[in-house]
Amino acid sequence: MPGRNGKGPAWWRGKFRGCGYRLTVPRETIIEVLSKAAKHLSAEEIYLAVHKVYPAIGLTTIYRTLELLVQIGLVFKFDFGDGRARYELAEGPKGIRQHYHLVCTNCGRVIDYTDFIDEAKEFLSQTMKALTEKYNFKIANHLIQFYGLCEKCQK
Amino acid sequence: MPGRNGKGPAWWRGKFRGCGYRLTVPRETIIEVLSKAAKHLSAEEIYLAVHKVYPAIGLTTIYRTLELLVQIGLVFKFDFGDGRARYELAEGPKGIRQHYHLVCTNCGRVIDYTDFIDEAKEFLSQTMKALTEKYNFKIANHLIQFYGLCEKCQK
DNA sequence: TTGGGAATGAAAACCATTACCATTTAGGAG
DNA sequence: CTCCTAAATGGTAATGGTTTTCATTCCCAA
Ligand SMILES: [Mn+2]
Ligand SMILES: [Mn+2]
Ligand SMILES: [Zn+2]
Ligand SMILES: [Zn+2]
Repeated sequence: MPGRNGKGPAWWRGKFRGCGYRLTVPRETIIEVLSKAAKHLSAEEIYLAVHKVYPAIGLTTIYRTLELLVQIGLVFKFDFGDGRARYELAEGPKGIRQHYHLVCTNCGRVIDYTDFIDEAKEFLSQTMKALTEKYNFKIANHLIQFYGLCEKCQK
Repeated sequence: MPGRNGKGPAWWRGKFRGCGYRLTVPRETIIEVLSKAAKHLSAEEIYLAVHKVYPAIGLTTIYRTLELLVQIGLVFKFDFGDGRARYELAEGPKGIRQHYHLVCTNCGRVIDYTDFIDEAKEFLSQTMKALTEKYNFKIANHLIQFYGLCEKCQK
């Protein structure tokens, strides 16, 4: 666990402190968990993971911290339709990993895909520019998701 | 109110009956309300609107019917981040009105836009084709939303 | 080291949605 | 038209993810 004692990577600390927020063990641990997560954790899953290394953690802090991280832009919050929010680090030590999601409406599986990002960027920049002008709407973020049946669920 | 007594437009009945579902007053009224809705109603808003003309309605029926309508594809269900689902008729008597949404993250306002649909279609058909091939994922639906600040909230 | 506002955590509250179940109803068979 | 039965309904209770409350703890600038 980098950080606490040494200085560790701390790639996110700059942004964090820059916003005037305090560095705390819970926050650090939550980000730690998110950065190691395979995928799309729910608040409770994050709670359980953090709890293993920091048993004093409270579920409330998980929610509060996630909200904060989403605010800052360090974390994305998704709704894949299973009744609970899912969270994912927006960027890692290696920078932003731009991707979108395929959601299976039958089994709930979520596939990340990074293909065709160029096409998306092209489409998005065009559209966003036009929308901004026409509606005077300041776009900060966007969401693209495809729903359907995964390989297994088609049979 | 078309339907019940006369035959009215009943543009949706075909699809409805075709699926083996019964025609009932609650269902009819709910669709009626949706078709007249200015925009993006929540379950409770639909309940209140239906209640005015059909006081015997139960909230449970609202939810069940909406689920059904979403299933059939007559209604779209959205999550604009305000903690409750929002519903919108997928097609009206005049056919499908393809559009996307701009969501203000400050005041919650949702703007429908129908512009640049051609660009979206172009991008989508390309992307969907490629994704289908690569991941063998059968895409049935998609979601595109832009988040940011509306005109009023930028100041 | 210290003061004070920020952050935390346990428990209770919130609230949109769902489950249950007794009652009603649509609509096809006769 | 009348019956019959599975489908549909609606009131109520339950669920469960998320928020609120508030007393306690902690970060960190001075
Ligand atoms: Mn992802
Ligand atoms: Mn709309
Ligand atoms: Zn699947
Ligand atoms: Zn706004």
